[in-house]
Amino acid sequence: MTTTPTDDPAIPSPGTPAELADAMTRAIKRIRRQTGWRLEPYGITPGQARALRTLAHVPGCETPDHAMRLSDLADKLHIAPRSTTTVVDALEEAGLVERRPDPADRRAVRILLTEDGRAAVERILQVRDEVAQDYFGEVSPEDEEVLLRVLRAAEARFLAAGPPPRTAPPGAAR
Amino acid sequence: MTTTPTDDPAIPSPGTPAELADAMTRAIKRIRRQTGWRLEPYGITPGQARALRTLAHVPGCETPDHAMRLSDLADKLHIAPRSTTTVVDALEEAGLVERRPDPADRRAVRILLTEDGRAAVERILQVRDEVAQDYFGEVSPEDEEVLLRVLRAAEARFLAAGPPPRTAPPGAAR
DNA sequence: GCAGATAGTGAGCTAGGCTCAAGATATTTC
DNA sequence: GAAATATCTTGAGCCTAGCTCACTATCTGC
Repeated sequence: MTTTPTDDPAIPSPGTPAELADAMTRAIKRIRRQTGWRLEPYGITPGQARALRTLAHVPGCETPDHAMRLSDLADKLHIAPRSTTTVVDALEEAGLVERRPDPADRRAVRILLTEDGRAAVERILQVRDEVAQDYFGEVSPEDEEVLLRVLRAAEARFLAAGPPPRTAPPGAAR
Repeated sequence: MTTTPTDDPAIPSPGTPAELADAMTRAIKRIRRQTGWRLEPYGITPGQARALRTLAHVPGCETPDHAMRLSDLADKLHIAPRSTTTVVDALEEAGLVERRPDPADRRAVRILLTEDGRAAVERILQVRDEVAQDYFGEVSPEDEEVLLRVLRAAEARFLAAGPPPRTAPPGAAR
């Protein structure tokens, strides 16, 4: 964790979509690093922050009837159920979350946010806002709107393109 | 690696810098995943791709006088020198890179790209371009210019802010 | 009421990071 | 010019965050 603030394996190809992707990658990398650092004092790891945000995202997340199941969380986090067990173990250990039997399915377990868990989510969101503000705060509202519009459109197009094409024929493509 | 193309732990706060950061995070996540998948058939891991790009970035990267030292690479990659050794081991094993003694300092080692290594870099850049094109290809040149301008400005401001403030007083900030 | 699917977890693995210490070489200092 | 100190790489060993496979408990369809 001793890093100089310089980094960029940027390759010259200005003005292309690729440069756009590179620039965004650098921005996000810095933002994530900052966020991680600022959450460290609270003992919240990035993985835990992701999980907590995801849990908090569901409406009745304090009631055993509406809170997420472990497997739902796994889906949302894009990690295997078994890995989710470990994440939840840590959160439970830290008292941020509580396992409760699903009233309707005794195999399943619901992950409820505790009081402390909700407080943690607050901090997480606050840190996220602070860091984003630090990074993008000076961006004019008009520019911001352009960015959001473009990102949303790209995302929508990408999702509409259906399941991602996993591989390309090794015989070069152009 | 069996993922549905849905994901977003997005929390409602539309139009704020935070949402911008979230949207970018999602975009970059997708782009990285895609890139990883498309490089898999060539046996190139994301970490190796980063290292190769970084190595290729330096002008005389085929000559023992100008190619990077291992420790330079470590700095650029933001990883410990010891970890870099491992990365270079793998690249050398794959024949993409060659260790050579530094002519001027016999403690040091220079990392030269081999012929195959340069070819790999070509593929990496091509895949990067393809993926970025897939994702941002439909973006109008004007919009693209705005994005690049904003990202560059934000980055510059951020870097100018000096060494990143590692911690915040746990007594809340607002 | 039983056959087969599904939810969570124990056991054990891997990739990609880390630190610490050692060996070889450079550099500085007297 | 010899000694002390600093720097470069790497061996040994550890940690985290993922993974799969197998198992138990439960649910569902027939």
